[in-house]
Amino acid sequence: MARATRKIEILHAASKIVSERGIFNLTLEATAIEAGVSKGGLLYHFPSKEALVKGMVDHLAENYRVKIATSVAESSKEKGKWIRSYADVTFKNTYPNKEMHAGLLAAKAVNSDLLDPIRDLYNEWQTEIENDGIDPVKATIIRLATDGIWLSELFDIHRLSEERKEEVYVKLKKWIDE
Amino acid sequence: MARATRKIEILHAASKIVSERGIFNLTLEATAIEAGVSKGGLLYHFPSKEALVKGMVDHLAENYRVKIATSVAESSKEKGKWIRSYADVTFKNTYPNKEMHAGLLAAKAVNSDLLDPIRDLYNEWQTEIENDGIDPVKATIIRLATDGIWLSELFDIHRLSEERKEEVYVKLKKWIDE
DNA sequence: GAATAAAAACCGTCCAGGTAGTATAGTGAA
DNA sequence: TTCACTATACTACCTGGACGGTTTTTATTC
Repeated sequence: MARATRKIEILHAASKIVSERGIFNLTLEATAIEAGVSKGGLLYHFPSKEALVKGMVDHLAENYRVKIATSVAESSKEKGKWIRSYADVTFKNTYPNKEMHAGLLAAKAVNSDLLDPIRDLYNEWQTEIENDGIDPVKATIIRLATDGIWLSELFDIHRLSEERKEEVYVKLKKWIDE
Repeated sequence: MARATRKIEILHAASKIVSERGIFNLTLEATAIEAGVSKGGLLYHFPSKEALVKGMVDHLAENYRVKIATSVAESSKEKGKWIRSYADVTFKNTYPNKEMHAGLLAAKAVNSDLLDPIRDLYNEWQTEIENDGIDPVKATIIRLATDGIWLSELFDIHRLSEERKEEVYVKLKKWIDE
């Protein structure tokens, strides 16, 4: 193998294009150029545009899953491990979010079914969150609030100031422990 | 004027296409057919695709603004009018949400600047919500949770059951009054 | 360790099909 | 006469994907 990372470089390139130039500019040729590969080379790894977008979603779903799982595993608390990890990862990590945004938008545009891995992920988490020792309704509200941050970043809408975001984070965490 | 509603019919048609068939199927011709208008007729009202999408966003922003404003005006409470209205409208109305989804996705795809009317709207609301007599951090969390519902509906991801959604709604409302 | 074979990882061009936007001629209603 | 369209034709452009090469890696044998 030339580089085990070639496929992943292509996925990053695709995400970058979606983030910076929008979905309509996610063409095979543009992706190939951004990734520094020929169009034929790209098609070798991803035989269609849909396959490319599927690759994006699958990759980021897996990434996110590992991220949360690691955080849960490292937690020393007994109750609310999952919701705490979910909030931590989403509030504190900027990296996977941007790729997540691009992947979500691309999948929604190309073929909604491609979102299935994300759906599975969220369903799993919801189950864990609801059975983690704290009031499920409270836990759900915290999850929703965390998702709200997401929405605002996804569309660059009513972005909170860093201070307010931090205050929200602190209050949510405190609420988990109550 | 033949019908004052022609332009709006076209906007509904465009939203419908985005919702049902995705952004890539929002072509001028498809929109014309869906609206029962000729392509020339469509271009008479919206001289370009971007103008069409701008029309979608402007229209729904205005709609949403009126909806919230009406709810606020009807409120008999003294404190937390805005956050209460925001939660009510978003939780209880399915109509404007779907159009909102389509508009957001279309604008994000075509040209992010088209989202500006929505940004303005959200900034206004955030200001109102933070100065409505209740703890601004609490109010922000409630707004974020409400937006979280949105995100889940937008991508059809981890949709809550109606019961859980209702429980969340009830708990949030109770929290406002605390 | 050199030679060789085969598989993997690419490259670059071509084309059919689709799309935004233009143009133009015409129609019915107010 | 103007407004609010209809209907059709046309163009210039772009894109996905097919296809037929070519180079680089890896595995195998001598």
